[in-house]
Amino acid sequence: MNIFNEFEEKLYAVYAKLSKQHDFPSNLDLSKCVIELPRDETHGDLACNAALVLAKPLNYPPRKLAELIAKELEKDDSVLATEIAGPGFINLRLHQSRWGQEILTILEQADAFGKNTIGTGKNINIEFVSANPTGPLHAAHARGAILGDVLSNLMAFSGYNVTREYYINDAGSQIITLSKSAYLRYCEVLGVKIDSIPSGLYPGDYLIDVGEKLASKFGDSLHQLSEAEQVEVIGPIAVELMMSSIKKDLSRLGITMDVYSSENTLVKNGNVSSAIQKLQQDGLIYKGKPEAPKGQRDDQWAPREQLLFKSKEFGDDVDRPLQKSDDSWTYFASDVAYHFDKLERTNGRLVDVLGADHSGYVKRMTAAVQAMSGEKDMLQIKQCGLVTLLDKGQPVKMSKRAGTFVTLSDVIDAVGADVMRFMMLTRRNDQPLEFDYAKVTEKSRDNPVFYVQYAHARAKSVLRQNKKPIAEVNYSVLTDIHEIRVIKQLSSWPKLVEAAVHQCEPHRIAFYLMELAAVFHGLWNAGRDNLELKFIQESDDELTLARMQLIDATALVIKSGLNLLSIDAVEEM
RNA sequence: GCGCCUGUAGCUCAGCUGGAUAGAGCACUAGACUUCGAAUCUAGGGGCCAGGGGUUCGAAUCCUCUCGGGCGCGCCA
Repeated sequence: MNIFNEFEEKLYAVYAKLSKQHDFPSNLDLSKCVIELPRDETHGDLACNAALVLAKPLNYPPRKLAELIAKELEKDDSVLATEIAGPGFINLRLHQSRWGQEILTILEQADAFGKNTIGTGKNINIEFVSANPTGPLHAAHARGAILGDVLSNLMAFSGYNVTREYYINDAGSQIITLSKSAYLRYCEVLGVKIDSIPSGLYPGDYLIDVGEKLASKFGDSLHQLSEAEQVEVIGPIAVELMMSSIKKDLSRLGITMDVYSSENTLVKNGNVSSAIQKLQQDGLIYKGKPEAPKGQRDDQWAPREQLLFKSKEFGDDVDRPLQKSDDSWTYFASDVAYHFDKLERTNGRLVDVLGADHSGYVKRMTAAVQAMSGEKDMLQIKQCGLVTLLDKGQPVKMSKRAGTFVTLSDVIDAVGADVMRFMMLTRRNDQPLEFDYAKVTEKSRDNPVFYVQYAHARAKSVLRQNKKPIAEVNYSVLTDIHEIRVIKQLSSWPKLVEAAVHQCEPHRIAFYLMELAAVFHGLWNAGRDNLELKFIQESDDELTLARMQLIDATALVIKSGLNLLSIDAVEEM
């Protein structure tokens, strides 16, 4: 129970009482009535919009309604005064001692402070990264990886039973390309001179390792195999080596997946045909000719009869093909099967974290999941915007075709995993993000990671300085505006977590921590201008102790937030 | 051409699922270190929230149109 829930419940009680007196309907939806911190401090401690929300359904003038509610709320012990403002806001002023009590709540709940029960008893599957196993992770992959991981942390913090999942696209033509490219490197290792990598193959140096492994395992025996046989032998080995490099990079970022799913396995086990069969039974599949895509030349378009899924019935723009001309499944078909598999395993909601370049894929996939689950919001897709890598403001050249690209591993070497994790959340997920790895290692206000960690280290430092004995704490001595600001920010933590979970927006945690650090630094420096605000007051044990608890609570919440981001809360720096 | 995202201070971005006079950082100006950590803080200027119309007690937020950016668009994954 935090102060906002507490007053919301008080509000519900007030409404129940008023509904009897004035014959208001007792089952009215009060969920839009909220208790919040007013934006302007001069408006009081808490603000309530209930009168504005309820005026219309009750057909009652908002200000009069506000008066009725305010009069009841005023009877509460912790309420000092109420006032009606603007069109009908109810502003509450609390007794000065009320905010201090929040510290006790925070310290008692400790690590559990901020948790909620939104997901209790529910399962959720979060799929992220799922980079093709044809090369190492590059810097831009970090964003989806971190978004997915922190989202998973958030969900778990809210009670969900979370599965972190990675989908390995180890089927289809790219694996053929991969093994051909690896074979070329293998030949190179065995002494065949390669001038340049033919176009269409992967040119990256990382395949030299694979070539070496193949050479040491097979000697020169691979030459005797047919091309198809080579793919069969090399493909799985190359994929495994790529995946182990990917897993290593993820683990450097602090990310551990619960499940790795293989597309190849899915196809081999017949999951695709069984998923298609299910859709067929539901009458959602037919043979037909797909519409020509708009904006392309008609003469390029050769209409062909193929198996189509009625995604249009579920909000997609056109029906989508499931089979290629050689009768093998399209990527979409195996993805349908994969999501069907996930639905069955999860028995709960699915989340896909995708890159911005997959935006054309959202509608058809949500359509498919809706068709299979019968529920509209079973699949939620979070997309992340592009990442532009900069070095002192200059773009870092990345060219996958030339094989010169900045790997995730390089960037972690340069800035560290903590910085990487925090910076990737300093922008809303669907917006493009610039990542300047010269700048993010600065130790200044410019660098939010250090700013937040510095606040934590400072807090821990002053706690170490304190020599006062622990005793009964009287929180009502905390009355300065700077202290109250910090307490208010701390109290908002559970509310913030709820909003972040509800919107699936981990960046809110990062922004919250920056604000909390700012009000805490503000409080600290207030003690420089006004010596009475220094935390440790030699002649006043009571005040000192209360302040120590405030600092303790601050450190606790910062640590809790950083934990959600999987970032260390350092005690000294 | 169609779909999705997007336009907020000079710059980089928030804006709590519709709330009060739209916020923060950077940059700029002026200040605060014999002091619990100055890796910090305080104060100031700076805005038709791209533009028009609509919905209502109330719009940066929802709807619609216009203009300007990004991404995607049959058998690649």
